[in-house]
Amino acid sequence: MSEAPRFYITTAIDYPNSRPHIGTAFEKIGADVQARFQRMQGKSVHFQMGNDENTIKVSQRAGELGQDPQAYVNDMAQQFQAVWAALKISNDDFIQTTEERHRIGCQKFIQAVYDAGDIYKKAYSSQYCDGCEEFKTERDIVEGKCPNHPQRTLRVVEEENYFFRLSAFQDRLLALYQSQPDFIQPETRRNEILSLVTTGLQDVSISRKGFDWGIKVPFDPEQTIYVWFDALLNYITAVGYGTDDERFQRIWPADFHVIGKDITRFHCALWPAMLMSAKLPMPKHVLGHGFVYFKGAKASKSAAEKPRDPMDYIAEHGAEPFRYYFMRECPFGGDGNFSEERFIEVYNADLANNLGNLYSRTLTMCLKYFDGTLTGALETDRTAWVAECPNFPQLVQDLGGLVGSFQYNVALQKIWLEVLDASNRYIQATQPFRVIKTDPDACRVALLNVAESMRVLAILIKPFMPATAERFFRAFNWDDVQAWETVSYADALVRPELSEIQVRAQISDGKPAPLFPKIEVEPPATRS
RNA sequence: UGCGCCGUGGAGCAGCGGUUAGCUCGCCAGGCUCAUAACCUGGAGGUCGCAGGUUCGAUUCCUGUCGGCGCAACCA
Repeated sequence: MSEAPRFYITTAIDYPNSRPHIGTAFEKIGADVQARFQRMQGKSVHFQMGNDENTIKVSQRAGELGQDPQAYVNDMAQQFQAVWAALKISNDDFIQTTEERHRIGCQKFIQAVYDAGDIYKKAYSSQYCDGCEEFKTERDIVEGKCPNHPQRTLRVVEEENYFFRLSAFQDRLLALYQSQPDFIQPETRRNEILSLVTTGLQDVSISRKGFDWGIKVPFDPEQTIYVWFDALLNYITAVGYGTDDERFQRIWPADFHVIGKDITRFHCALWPAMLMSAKLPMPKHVLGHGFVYFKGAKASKSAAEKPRDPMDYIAEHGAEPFRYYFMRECPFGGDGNFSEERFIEVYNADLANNLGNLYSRTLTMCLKYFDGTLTGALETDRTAWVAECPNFPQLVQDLGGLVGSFQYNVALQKIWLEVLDASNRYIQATQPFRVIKTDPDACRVALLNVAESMRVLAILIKPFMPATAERFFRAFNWDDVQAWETVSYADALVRPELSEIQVRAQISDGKPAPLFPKIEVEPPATRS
């Protein structure tokens, strides 16, 4: 039996120091779009997310709140997952690094690297800030003081830690980048890593002494595994490394690690080196996405603009516009901006006036003129609308390529410009609202064609706005002959054999409810 | 200081060695009336930060410069 090709995609795991913010949401949405797209293409997708809990700061934070660390991280994990669920993130799994499966895999891994001879013990001496409870590097220190605690004096603390021999992997890493040219994406990130690794790598400290919280080094219980040697491993422990080898063999390696550009070095240099040492296969791609910045607040009443909880926007306008905004406005590989004004502008222009309006006008005409049932669909040429959309098959193929390569903003612009606008132009050209009076048949044919364009749109936007896409699709009875759950991009080209098209959308007072009610910026003109 | 990014019509962004520099919003004029005052057509508006260089030709490549910004080993 032939198995569906596998596709394993991960996001970075997050520190649960505070609630998820808009920037982390950007990463999850971008990965989710890819996961959904790959599922549409028939892949057997595993989409992995999680929280990074074995950090000193987490236990400190719990202490501040007077909570047990485990209870604290469990609660945070619930909160994170609630946000991701509200954003319709379709992850298949969510790992907490305090879970047993992670601890077991982690210890197995570090033991393997130790046995391979790539871990050694070394005395580490550095300035230590009691305020931060952290070692400070030369660069951190300003005028001999910790910038966070200028009143305190730094003291030199010496400690024995384990180090990973990262420096020894320079040649092997460069060979990796050579043999897998698209390992690091996008190009600018690749160039950065290339120069970093070419310049030379230092060994990294991978353990700390004297902390209760965290995973013990198996060959030295006095030491706790520190940050990256713990966090990165979630990508393999989550899929069975150390606990379910059969599953691990099946799913690993990852097709994509989707991460923020600031941590590309850990994923592109440290991580592959770790895997090489443990003799595990390399992931196929690492994608370092850009950041989302908040546009400086305009000199208006809303003075101090600070990152709002993503939940605020989701609750106000729905998850789908939120997803659309980021995917359309922020090139995934580069940086983007968020501002409320821009959000409203994009929402009104693209969603309310275009997408939502097409939905309303089409359904209304079908109901008004034909009672919602258009017969004789098989006899008509339901390709005419494509005349407004030249080279349609090529377009669909291009779109698949764009989405598959994370060029979401380009893909969405193309869909709007070349499919949605074409649909509106088609209505203008055929004027069903006018010919209904003189030639009802011409009107019927025109509406059948618009219904078809809506089906196409539904498929094309499915990875980005799953719920909206489904409403578009189910606005008519396409589901009778084509299962929504299994449509692929290629199905956009296939016009289902359906003899009669019926409106199935929710109707109240003879009208479909607006999909995206326009956001009014101006206060009501006169209030008297 | 090191690394990287940006500077394109009023605003926000695309673009990229070569026909009339695109898109969204805003503005102006017209059309239409099915629709969420929406949709369609047309228009005004840019010497593509500045100065050099490479080239038959640069917004697009190189150098310098001014201005804005991000990152810098454990914050997406």
